[in-house]
Amino acid sequence: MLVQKSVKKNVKGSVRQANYGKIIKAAVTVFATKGYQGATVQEVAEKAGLPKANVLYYFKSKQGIYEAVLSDILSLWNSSFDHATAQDDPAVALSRYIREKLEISRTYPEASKIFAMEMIKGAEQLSDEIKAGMVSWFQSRIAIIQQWIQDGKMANVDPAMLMFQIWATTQHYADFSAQISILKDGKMLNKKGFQDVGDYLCRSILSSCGLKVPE
Amino acid sequence: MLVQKSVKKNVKGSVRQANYGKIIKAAVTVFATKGYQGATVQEVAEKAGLPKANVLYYFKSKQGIYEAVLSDILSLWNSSFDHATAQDDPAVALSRYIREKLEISRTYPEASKIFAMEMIKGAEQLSDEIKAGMVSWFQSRIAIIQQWIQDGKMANVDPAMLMFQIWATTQHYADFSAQISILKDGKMLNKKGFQDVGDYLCRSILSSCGLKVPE
DNA sequence: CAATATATTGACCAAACGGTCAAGTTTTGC
DNA sequence: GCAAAACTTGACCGTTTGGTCAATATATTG
Repeated sequence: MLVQKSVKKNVKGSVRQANYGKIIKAAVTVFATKGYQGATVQEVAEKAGLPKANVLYYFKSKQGIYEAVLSDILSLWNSSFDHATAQDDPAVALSRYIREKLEISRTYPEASKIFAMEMIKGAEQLSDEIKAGMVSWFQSRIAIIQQWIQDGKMANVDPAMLMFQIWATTQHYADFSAQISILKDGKMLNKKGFQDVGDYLCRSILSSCGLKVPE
Repeated sequence: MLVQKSVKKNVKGSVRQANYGKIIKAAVTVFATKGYQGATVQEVAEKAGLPKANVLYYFKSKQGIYEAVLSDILSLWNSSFDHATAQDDPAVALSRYIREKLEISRTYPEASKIFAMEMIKGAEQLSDEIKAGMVSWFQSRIAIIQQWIQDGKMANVDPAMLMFQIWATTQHYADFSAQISILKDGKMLNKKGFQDVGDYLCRSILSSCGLKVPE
């Protein structure tokens, strides 16, 4: 995941940062494959190469680890669509967003899975701040799409449904990779496979917005 | 869920059937909100109004309850699309399938959630028979869509991607209902809301197949 | 170098969990 | 009406888990 990439030695707090990173990385894998309740601190510790008591020295509780993982994940959700404006070309902005979301599904499928499970279970562990942030992000994006429609730049589609459609179709390739693998003869989708999916989704979604996929 | 709807009294095995039904119904709710590992036999028992030992008399183990729930859920997946043929009109068959899948998301969101979690975790608890059944169903449906394309009845889209698109977009409204509720001011989608989603998805998906939504 | 903060770790504990069992009660089949 | 089968249930048990703690080691700093 993100966390800290290369941690220099002998820098103030470097031990802490290095262990934080190791623990979060291990925790992401464990939570994604076992779920919150199925994950054990012991397994996170083993994957991180630390004794369990040491993990709980950095994160006071399993809940604490999970919250750190969630906030780490949310930083992945950032995209170029965050800064789209009513002046932009919707075809460019939307197709780029679709491809970015799909790329995250390909590169960080575990993050997508943890987020999906959190939503399926009712998002009870998601803090109110995070929820509020999601709402304001969503409303501002909706407003821009609505402006595009008013300006005659795209067809009159429900902006919320359009967003849900993009999320559903792109995240599906991370969350349901096991199903896709079963149906595709046990083979996981490779980079070219994702490229084809991106082409398909851009063509499909943009065309239903009355847009053409840009070069 | 399905199980047994009204169980007549004093019918051979009626006690067993009634309790089976109570337990499965309770288990579906618990598994959907807690996941497999988060669910406890105790909680299933309480929701079913039975002592824990009695639940384990009918289902030998927690695993046994879960398998029964999974197979109960899979019967919901049946749809009119199972019997579609190359002679059918793709516009009719596909739009009907989309609406049926969406109706299941609306009516049995818990079933969709359990299935989604099973896939996210890697489908390790899904039996090989069930997987084989999924594969053969999928391949036969792919073949029909391919025939439609060859017959010039619809545009040349990747049939597998089309299926994934339909599943992703329709199941999203069950699995991510918590997120949708957060973003929609805390309100759950009502029946009319689902109707609108169905209209939107049919128009979008069919149009990218070069089809028009039938009346 | 001394003293103070930070980090490491094995041992331990209470709670919760899945599952068993034996002792009863009720229902069924003849 | 009675024996056998099916059902019910409280009590119990071994295991696992999240979390604590005290003892020790290692860094940091003035």
